[in-house]
Amino acid sequence: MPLERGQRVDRLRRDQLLVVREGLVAVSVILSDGRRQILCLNTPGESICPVCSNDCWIEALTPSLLDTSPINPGNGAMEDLFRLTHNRLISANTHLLTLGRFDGAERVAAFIVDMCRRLGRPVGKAGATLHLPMTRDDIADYLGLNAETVSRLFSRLKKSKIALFPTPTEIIVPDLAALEARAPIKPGEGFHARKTTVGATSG
Amino acid sequence: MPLERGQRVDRLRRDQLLVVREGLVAVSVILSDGRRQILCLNTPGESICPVCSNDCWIEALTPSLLDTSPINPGNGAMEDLFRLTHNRLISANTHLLTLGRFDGAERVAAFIVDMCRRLGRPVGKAGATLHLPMTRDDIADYLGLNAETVSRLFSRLKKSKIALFPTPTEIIVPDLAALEARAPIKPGEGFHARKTTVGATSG
DNA sequence: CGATGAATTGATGCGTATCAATGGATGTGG
DNA sequence: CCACATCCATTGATACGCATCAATTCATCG
Repeated sequence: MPLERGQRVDRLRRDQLLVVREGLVAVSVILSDGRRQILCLNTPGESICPVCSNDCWIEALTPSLLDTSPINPGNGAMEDLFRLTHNRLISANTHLLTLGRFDGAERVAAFIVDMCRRLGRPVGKAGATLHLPMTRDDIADYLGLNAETVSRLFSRLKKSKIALFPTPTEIIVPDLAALEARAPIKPGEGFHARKTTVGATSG
Repeated sequence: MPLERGQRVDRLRRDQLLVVREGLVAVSVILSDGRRQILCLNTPGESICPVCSNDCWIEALTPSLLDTSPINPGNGAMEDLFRLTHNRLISANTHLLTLGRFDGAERVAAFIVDMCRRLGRPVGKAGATLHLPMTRDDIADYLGLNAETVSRLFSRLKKSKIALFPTPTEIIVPDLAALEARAPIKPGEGFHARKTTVGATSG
């Protein structure tokens, strides 16, 4: 199924998955007053999670190609579905943290790092090039900002030479670690609870 | 497993679920600088989604009681896990929209409506009473705000008589529909795509 | 009844949205 | 092949919402 930029699909069938073969496909929610939130971005090879019953849109951000993949009951299909949904839940939770607690600069840093990992090509020892076929508006709707703010934050990265923007859709990050340092880090180990920490492994 | 307020659990075992029997249990992420985002709230009867590997905390917001429930392979267990994770993903997506595109007033309105549905008791024809055993800080960390802002927004609801707050943990909503009107609505049908809408059912 | 932690309220500053103008890239028709 | 239209990105001026800091009041419990 070929889609042109901006084309939307609704009413995903329950007995099939959509797999992105080419392009960039967003799952988004749109409010009656026009506000849009992009919930997740799907790059080639990824399957679109089957949550989009009534209130989500599937939208091609660039010319894209979708395949349908039937879900055959039995034969480990439920396990595959669980794994897919589970991965999407982890991504959604990361995104949730970003929208709830990161400021604008942190959001764009985390976003570019993420996209470099998924779509980038390595450059030099520690850098990456990224062809990002989305408008500033699309990025803003993914990050809970607006297009002008995204543009300003990109300009700031450019001025500090953390990232280069030869064209609006081309991003070069000479040193990924330097960009990563602009995004907050999770605590990892060693963080202490308000009271006591109990390992459920011993419960 | 009993937990007191503020007590945290990490390292959920992969072969068991945690079920909330009593209390209110949050799944949250905490950054190294102290910022916290509550990802989801679990009320009695709900199972805690098995996403919390290394970087999430399970935390009792009030004195709580957790049960463990083993996951027996086979026998439709995967289908149950899928359903659980799927429901959590839908909730996460709703939350994502809230954090990305709702302003403060809309967030607290949506939050109180949601909690009334899950924990409230009907009052009168269209109202509800809610005992909400969370601090303003906890609410703020769920809604991506801070405690003072939550307090101010509650005060505004009080002044406009949309909600009453006899004690800090008691909320009375005389007319749920009036409160619901303060939260944005999803478009439902009739919304038009930028280009064409294609029903995947016919693909 | 006093102590402690939470909630409320106020004053102020910062970050992002909004409105507006300009510039650049791409595509179309004369 | 150039002129023009269109769309997107950028940049600036300004407004508003929320965070921060601080002081006071309130609730709860020993």
